[in-house]
Order: sequence, then C-alpha cells, then structure tokens
Amino acid sequence: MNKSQVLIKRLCAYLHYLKQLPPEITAVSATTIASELGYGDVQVRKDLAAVAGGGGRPKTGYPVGMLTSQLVKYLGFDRKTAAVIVGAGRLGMALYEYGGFSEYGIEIVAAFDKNPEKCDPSKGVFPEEELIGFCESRNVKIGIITVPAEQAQSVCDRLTGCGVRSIWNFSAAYLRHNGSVTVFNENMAASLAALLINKSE
Amino acid sequence: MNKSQVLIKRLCAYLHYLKQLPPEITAVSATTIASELGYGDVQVRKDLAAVAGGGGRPKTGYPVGMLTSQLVKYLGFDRKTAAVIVGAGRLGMALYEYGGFSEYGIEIVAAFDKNPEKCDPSKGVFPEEELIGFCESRNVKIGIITVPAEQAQSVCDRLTGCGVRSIWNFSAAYLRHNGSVTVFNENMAASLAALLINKSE
DNA sequence: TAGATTGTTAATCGATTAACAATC
DNA sequence: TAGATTGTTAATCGATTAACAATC
Repeated sequence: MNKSQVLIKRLCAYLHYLKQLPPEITAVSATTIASELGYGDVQVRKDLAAVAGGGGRPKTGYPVGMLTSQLVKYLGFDRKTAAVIVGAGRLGMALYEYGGFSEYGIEIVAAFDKNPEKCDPSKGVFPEEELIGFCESRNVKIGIITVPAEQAQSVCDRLTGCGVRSIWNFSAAYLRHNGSVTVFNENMAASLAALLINKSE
Repeated sequence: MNKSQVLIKRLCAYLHYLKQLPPEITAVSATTIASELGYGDVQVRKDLAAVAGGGGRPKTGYPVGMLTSQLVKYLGFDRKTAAVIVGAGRLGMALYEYGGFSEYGIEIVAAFDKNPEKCDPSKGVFPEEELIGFCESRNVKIGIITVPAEQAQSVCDRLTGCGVRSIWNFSAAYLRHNGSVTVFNENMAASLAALLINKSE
C-alpha cells in the first residue's frame, strides 16, 4: 500500500482544512473541499474513497469527525515516534518549541547542543555528549539536524548506528551515510523557490 | 512549459549535489548522480536532457559548470525576486539570517514585527505599520508569514493588494484570500510526517 | 578496439479526468 | 419529486522505465 508524495500532500491539506472548520459544521462535501483548496471535486472524492471507503452520503457529504480520524489513521499520525533536535540555535529552538509535531505523531523529546551555554536540562536542552546514550535509551527514531553545515556530517555519523532511522537535515551540507539511515534534506530556500515555479505567468 | 513538482524536486537535488562537488571534479555522469542520490540512471539522463539538451559526452558525462548554470537558468534561480518576513520571532529571524535564499533567486529585503522591542532598523527589522508602504515602494513580490496563528489572517489581508503575489504561510492558520495572491502553506510537522510515510517497513 | 555512457524511441505504468448510474 | 452529491467504471493523460543504437 504505497502512497505517492502528491497524494499524501493532498491528504494533509484536507486534514488541515478539516481541523480548522468551526465545530458546528458536522458534514462537508468533496465539492466544498475541492473549491476551497483548489482541487478538482472528482479527485477529492477519489482520494477520500481510498481513505474513508464509502463514508460519504449524497446531498450532505462526509461527517467531519469521522473523516478527520480516518485521515489521521490512514496517514499513521496516531502512532508516536520519538525525535531529537541537534543544534539549539534559532531554527532548532523554533522547531523545538513549535509544538505542532505531536498532531502528526512526532514527539520531539530533547534538543542537544555542543555549546554548554545553550544547554539547560530543565528546558530539555542537553550537552551533545549525551546524544548517543539518550537516543539508545529512549528509542529515538528521528534526528533533526539544525547545526551549521561544517558540523552536520559529524552529527550525522553519530546519529547513525544508535538506533535512529531517519535524519531530517536542515543544514546545507550534503550528508554521506550508509543504508541504516534515510536522510531527508530540507532546503527551505529550494522549497520556496520550487513553489514559485509555474507561478510566473 | 509546465514543470511537475516531482521533476523540480529532482532538479533541485541534482543542483544541490553538483554544488557540493569539489572543484577539481569537472565532469559527472548521470550514472554517478543517480547512484549518489538514489534515482534511476535513465531518469537522471532524461531529466538532464530536458535541461542541458545534449551537453553530455559518452564515457565522461556532463561538464559540472555548464550543467550547474543550465539548471540554475532552467529553474529560474537567476532572476531576483524581493521578499519580506512578517514576524521577527525565532523562526522568522532564523529564516532572515539563513542567507541561503539568494542562491535560489529570492532576496529577503526586510523583516517586520508589531512588537517595537523586536524592531531594529539597523538590522533590517521594522515596525509592522511600515509593511504596506515598504512592499509598494520596493516592489516586494513574496511575503513570508511567521507570526502566531491568531495574527496570520490580518497579515495576509495587509499583504494582499500591495503588490505581493505569493504568500508563504508558516502559521497553522488557514488563510482566506482572494485571487490576487497565491498562498503556500508550510506545515513543518506535516512535511516531516509525509517524508516518513512509506518508510515504516 | 572494448566498454562506459549518452540520448532517443517504444512500452509500461500509474495517476488524473470524464462519464454516469445510484442515492439521499 | 428534483437536485445535489457520492462512488465506480472507462478513457485519457503524463511520467517512468525498458531497450537499443550512437559515440567517445
């Protein structure tokens, strides 16, 4: 049951739309979702059929609560996975304090920094020496790298082999790694630029 | 000449890979790029054919410098577009000081905040009252919203109609807007979660 | 020359759209 | 009942992969 990236993106958009609806709205039609989000109505209906499998009713649409929980389940956001942030700079701390991750099944349990001044165990920021031990003992599966590019490879190496399976790399560094981890490069600038393509006339 | 999102993503990955190569490497084959980045070699070749249009040589590959500049041009990263950040919090300032945007044709020219204490014109952070005038006079085309969700709609409304064409929304708010702007919602949590799907066995 | 690699053409695959019957 | 909407089946479209000749 492989899910294509575009499908997942649409499903996340539906979920986001459903969550911001006022609670008095109990049902929503594929037509409405489509026009609000700029998709075709047939496509929304087809996507929802894969997820909800026939929960819609002609003339009314889909019950919001049911659809929401089915989307969450289908996307696997109900299963919790532990993550750590390495690099307690501006971006790292912004992500750490963002809080929105838990809705998507991701629990950021600690941040690490090699600068002792940035560490504060009472706020969940620990010295980088404790990284490996922490990941092993707490069964951490995701490492988020927000250190400068020069340090990223060394952080990646340390995260590899202590049980971490996925690395989300915010640094500009190109990370060499073996098959035991999957590296996802997040390049904010590239993301924005990519969105803007196809826009200019 | 419409470019699909997946294609753009791959092209950005190629570009990123080429840029990190040591300068002594002057030619690279599609086979190498493919195995380094985990794509099929035929696909890389086909993608590059669309961009470079026959610049490769059997047995050697493609000249790195030429390929890089052709990718930059194809993706339109050589054209500059002005952007502003609204919300000088942790995330906003992290993006502002990140610096990597200019490589992708995006020039972040100012940040704004409604809290006077966060403003410092010498650092390019201005009071929010100046936002509209600034965007109009400086021909700003992109607005990046990093304010809390409650304030996001009001910021969006102000950015609409002062020449801004694209809004990159980092807040959790669902923004209502008219056709004069395109809103891209960046949900970090959802992005990460989406990457992880298809990973769990 | 032999082998690695390019680039193109045809075949396959998957995703989107169109058409329409079923239903509340 | 009439109309809006669902959900399914078939048709189209686009993107990926396979096969192979050309070339350095």
